[in-house]
Amino acid sequence: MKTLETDAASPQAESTGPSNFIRDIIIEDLKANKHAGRVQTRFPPEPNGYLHIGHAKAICLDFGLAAEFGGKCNLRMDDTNPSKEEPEYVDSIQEDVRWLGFDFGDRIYHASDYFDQLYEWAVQLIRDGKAYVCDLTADEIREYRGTLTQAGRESPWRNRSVEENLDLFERMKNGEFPDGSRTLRAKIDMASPNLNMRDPVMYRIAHREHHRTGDKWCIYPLYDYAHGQSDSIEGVTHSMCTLEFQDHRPLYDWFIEQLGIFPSRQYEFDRLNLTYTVLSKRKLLSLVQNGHISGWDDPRMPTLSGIRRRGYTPEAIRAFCAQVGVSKTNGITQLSLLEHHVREDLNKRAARVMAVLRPLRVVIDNYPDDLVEEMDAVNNPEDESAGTRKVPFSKVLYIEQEDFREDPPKQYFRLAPGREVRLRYGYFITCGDVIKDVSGKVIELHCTYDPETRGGNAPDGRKVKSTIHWVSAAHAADAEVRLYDTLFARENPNDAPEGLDFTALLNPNSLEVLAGCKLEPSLRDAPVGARYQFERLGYFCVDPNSTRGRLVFNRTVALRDTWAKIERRSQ
RNA sequence: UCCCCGGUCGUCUAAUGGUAGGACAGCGGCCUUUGGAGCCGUGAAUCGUGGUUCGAGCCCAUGCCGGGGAGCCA
Repeated sequence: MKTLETDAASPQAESTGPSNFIRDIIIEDLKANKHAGRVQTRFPPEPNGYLHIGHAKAICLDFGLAAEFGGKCNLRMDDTNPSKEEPEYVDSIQEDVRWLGFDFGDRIYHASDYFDQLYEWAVQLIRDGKAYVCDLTADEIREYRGTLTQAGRESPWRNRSVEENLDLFERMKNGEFPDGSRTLRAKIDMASPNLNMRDPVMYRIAHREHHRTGDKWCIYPLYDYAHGQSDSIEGVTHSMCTLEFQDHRPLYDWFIEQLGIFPSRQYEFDRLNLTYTVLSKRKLLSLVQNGHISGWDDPRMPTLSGIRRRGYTPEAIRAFCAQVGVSKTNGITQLSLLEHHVREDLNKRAARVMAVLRPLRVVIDNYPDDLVEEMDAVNNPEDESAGTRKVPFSKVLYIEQEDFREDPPKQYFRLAPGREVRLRYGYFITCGDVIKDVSGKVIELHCTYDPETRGGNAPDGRKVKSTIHWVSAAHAADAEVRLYDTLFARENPNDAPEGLDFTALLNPNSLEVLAGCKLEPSLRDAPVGARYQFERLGYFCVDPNSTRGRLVFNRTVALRDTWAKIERRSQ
């Protein structure tokens, strides 16, 4: 048996980042032997959209804390509102949670599994005089609720007899009344400073098919009436949710107390915010519906399916979530922190390859016309076990357009007329003639190579200041490469100026598609999803749309680029 | 205006009455067959004002600032 101390000191498998107030609460509860030392959590998304990186934080918290203390975490679909929920979302949620690396076993539940129990409990509350059927319209309810500064008034239907309430509620269930005509309300306190306690609605009438219960029900419980009881049914000990539910906690507790059921407790933490993106299902849905992006899995989206397609790894996302921590402050985490974790993970694992995104033809004049040499290249300098591979070298090559400057600025170390550089794993070459088209654009370079420098070492010990990547023209695989920039042009797109829709802040240059990119031939059979480092450029992965005849790569994240920084500064 | 919750380097986050620390970002350097990675170094914070205390980021009071709250959404 594990002791508290070892649990706290050695959280399993991977770093869980800094401690947080919720973990502290659990440790205290365990010390007090609450729930006989049991920890049960749950992750409860509403299946009305795709999960995003903000959900990843909640998932890591819910599943992470349970695992850390030997407990279990359930996946629960919070499907109490059939007008917004769809099976497509239920499926994607399960896929995304598993992909992130968390195991809910067969513990996938639904709030709709509890509709019968919830109904019985509602009847019990009516019998106890703690709930009543109200005939007020939605507008009237709002009016009777009062305001932030003024107490509300009691509904004229508040004091119906138990018998009448029982009869009416059953007839609501039986479909005798039209949508919106009546509600079931909890009888609490219309003068409470907490608006949630002013006789909140428990059930509404909605003649609407539910994706799981079909047409069995025409009344559906609201979140506040369903959530705490669902937690309680599942024996959830620690129910984590985001800060905006703080004001709901007294109601969460009220229902549990009135019903005398298992006392789940709710704890609220801060939602994740990320710069240059939005993390609200409503806004993400609008981007999808209005065609601003290609879908929920567009690689620019902060959805788990989007960043998965982009090439982010579950490990990187988990490490990121661990580091952003859990608190109660509303902040905005910089995208650079996420990118840091992606690079850190991919640097260790991604095989290095050479790829030329914007090709410039180079002819090595003194290289034999028909010779092809197989050069040895290291697959991953961070991982010796990754081994080496052969890369073909020949007379005509492609290099990156930006690796040549006819008139190089100070500190630019790459190729220029008369200058010698090293071709990675190849030879030293020196630039001779520069060929241009009629518009003056450089279209071809003529160089000479030093046969003594095969593999990249000069026997005479002379140095070059730069090493550039290349691909043999005759052997290259063609590919389309998609480069991504931030989805939004503004750090915080939630701060749209008055009257301006958030979509006005979208980055018009968030996608750049490059055709005719030249890849080393080993990439010809790259499988969908495979991740690589294109040396000196960044991390790239094979898009699901890619086929052997038509390769498509996504740039996951660029490498840190010191030269770009120097250039930016000198402007 | 009423209720609730917050305020620590640029950003995120530790310190639970006893040396304000880490990460990212920045800056400087070393190294380099990736201007990558790595290594070394460096600047940078407790919202204000009172109080309690030998000692306050932490406790109390008050002010200021930020977030949330009036769905038959979650």
